[in-house]
Amino acid sequence: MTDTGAEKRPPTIDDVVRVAKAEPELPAEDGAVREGTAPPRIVEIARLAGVSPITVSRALRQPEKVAEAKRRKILEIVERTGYATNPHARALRSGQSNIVAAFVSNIQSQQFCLAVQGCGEVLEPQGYQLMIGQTSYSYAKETTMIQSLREMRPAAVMFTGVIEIEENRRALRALGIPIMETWAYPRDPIDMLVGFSNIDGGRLAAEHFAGRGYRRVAFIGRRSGRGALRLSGFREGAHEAGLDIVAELSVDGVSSMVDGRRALGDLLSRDASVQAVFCANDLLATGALLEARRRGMRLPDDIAILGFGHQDIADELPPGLTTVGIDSRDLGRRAGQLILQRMRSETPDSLTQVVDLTLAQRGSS
Amino acid sequence: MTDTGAEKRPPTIDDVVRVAKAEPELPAEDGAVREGTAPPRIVEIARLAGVSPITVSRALRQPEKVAEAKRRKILEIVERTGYATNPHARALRSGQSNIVAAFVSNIQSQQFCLAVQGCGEVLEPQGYQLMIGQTSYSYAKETTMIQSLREMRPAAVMFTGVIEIEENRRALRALGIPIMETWAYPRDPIDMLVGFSNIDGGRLAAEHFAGRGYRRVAFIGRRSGRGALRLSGFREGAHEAGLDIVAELSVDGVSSMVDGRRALGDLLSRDASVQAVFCANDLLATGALLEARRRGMRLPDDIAILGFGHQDIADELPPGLTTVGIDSRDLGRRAGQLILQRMRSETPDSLTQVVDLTLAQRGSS
DNA sequence: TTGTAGGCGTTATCAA
DNA sequence: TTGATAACGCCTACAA
Repeated sequence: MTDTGAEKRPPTIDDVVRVAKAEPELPAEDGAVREGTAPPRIVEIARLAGVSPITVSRALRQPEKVAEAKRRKILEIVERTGYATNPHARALRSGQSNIVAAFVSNIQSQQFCLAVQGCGEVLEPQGYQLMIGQTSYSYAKETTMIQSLREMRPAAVMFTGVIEIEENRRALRALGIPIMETWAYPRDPIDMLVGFSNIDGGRLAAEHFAGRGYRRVAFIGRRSGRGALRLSGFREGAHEAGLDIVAELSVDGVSSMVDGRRALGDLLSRDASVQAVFCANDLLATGALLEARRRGMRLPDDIAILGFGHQDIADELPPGLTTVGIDSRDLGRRAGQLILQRMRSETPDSLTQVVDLTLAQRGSS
Repeated sequence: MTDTGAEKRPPTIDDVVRVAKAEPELPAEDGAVREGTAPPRIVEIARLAGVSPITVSRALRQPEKVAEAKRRKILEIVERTGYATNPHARALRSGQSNIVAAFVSNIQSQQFCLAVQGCGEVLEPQGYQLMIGQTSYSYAKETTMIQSLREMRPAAVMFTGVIEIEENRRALRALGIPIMETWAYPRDPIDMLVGFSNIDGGRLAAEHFAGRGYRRVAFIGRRSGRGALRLSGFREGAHEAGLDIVAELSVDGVSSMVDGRRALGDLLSRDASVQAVFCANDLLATGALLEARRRGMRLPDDIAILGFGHQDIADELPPGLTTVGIDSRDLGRRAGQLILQRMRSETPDSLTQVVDLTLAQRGSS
């Protein structure tokens, strides 16, 4: 990649500290941005190789169409000069950008970040760049971002979620690019889907509670989106198993551990006889778990808590949080693979994949 | 924004569940991407408004240079048709893209995400898009990403960190665009800096321990980058206060709670007399705290733990983790503001800002 | 205040 | 297998 074999030893503590000893000095104020030398253009490469620009273009994009010797020479020069295609010119002429937009509901969520990472692992080696945006669980923000996609003209779009508002669904379809939805299992995805049934997740929670012998159960979570689906499944499962849902506590907006704490407090003050609580995400569950322990309750004897998401911390907090969830990174990788096929105009076997829900049994239930 | 006043009521649980009842059905396989109608071009807007394309361009970019009546008419048509400038054409012609690249060491880190969010809050309303990349604390990955910037040609670049490798620093300077470094306080930032002294942070930790009367102290953290600086300051502070550093445990690679657990175990088996531990980040500190509690130790009496980062969870885990840190979102906002000024070729008062380190005293020390 | 001419760098198309 | 030509959509420079 580089033109010299220059050493590139990572700095060790001694280097770092030697440089940084002077930390508190203010840096010189002349640090104006220096104009870089203009990067080489395709014509320059063509000139050096003694071919026409289009041949250089082909050598990079369809190497099999260029004679062996020329191709080698061209690639060597590209390497040496550090030539890189101007993506704007390329996108303008070919109508193909190498940007894939990924929208997460909340960038602070480990689950969503893992999925995006997984997707990036697949796409980036193929020359695509992920651009990450955050919808903050806000339908208004979602609408704004989708509108801004018209300007961005990405090669594909992925969401850690499904789009519920019909107007936004139409807008996305109109982009004419691959659209990936995830994290749920709607009957009519816009285009592609790697998802799972949140309803089944809720049902699994209820079945787990029933299997462990709890009868008086409760729900804490959002009343819209995926929270609503998990609640719905939980209701069904509870009904079938003869469980008694003593309370459904609504937490709206982006939830935090504090919400989980507060919700558990509310719940206990309403009905102290509750035996088991299903929290629609791990952040709420973690808060509830901490609150229960703060009150000196023993888990799972005094109260059982079940989360959703397989978040790292769930395993670390004593006595360990039982959670329902999926392998988010794997979901992201699969999504990336489908998107890739679609961008290459290959035909995936199926535009829809389902990932498995699993229950990780720990000490809290 | 939209051409109709169509209702856009967010779905409630009933809508959601009604749609999703059919979840387990496989979606129809015909979901091919439909070609969208081509978006309008500037010539189309110009035709509708009875002006030339350049006037439309000006009405959007330099409205004051277009006569009131024409401007209003043009903007009305733009609104109605949903016209959006093709960013590639614009970038190609003007040499200015609206993408700002932001690199975080680890996308899972709450601190870095907050900073990026803060930065986005400032830049996005001005029409810039943040593109997020992850360096994974790897110098090799950092080098690769910096090279890929040549192709991406963003309007500016921001890092949640400073660039230590001279070759990368040169490559960044050569881009000729605003570069923002953060999270440290080098004497010679590449261009702009919103930082703080990690050495001071380490010193603050030592001083805090001294003030609380602990004498036998230890360090857990990375030996490179910021970890090294925090250790360096911690050593200095400990030396000045007459503390005894009984151990310095190295955790390399991306750290996790499990590393913190293990490191505390190692530490205690080496020297059980240690009174206080400074962990170079909150993830390690959280792991150490949990491990201490798992072993039945009382905090801070049996052992005091101090973290770095002001991460949310630090406040939630009993007895509360004392941490040194900064306001990350604020750092991000300031960085965004400087970047914005620089992109507009305004002259900021200073290319360098320092944010304050604070110590949040909780129960763990 | 508005418009004309031309080019940013690349690749599609067609021809050789 | 290679090249000539033109065009992608917009904006800078200059002219009116």
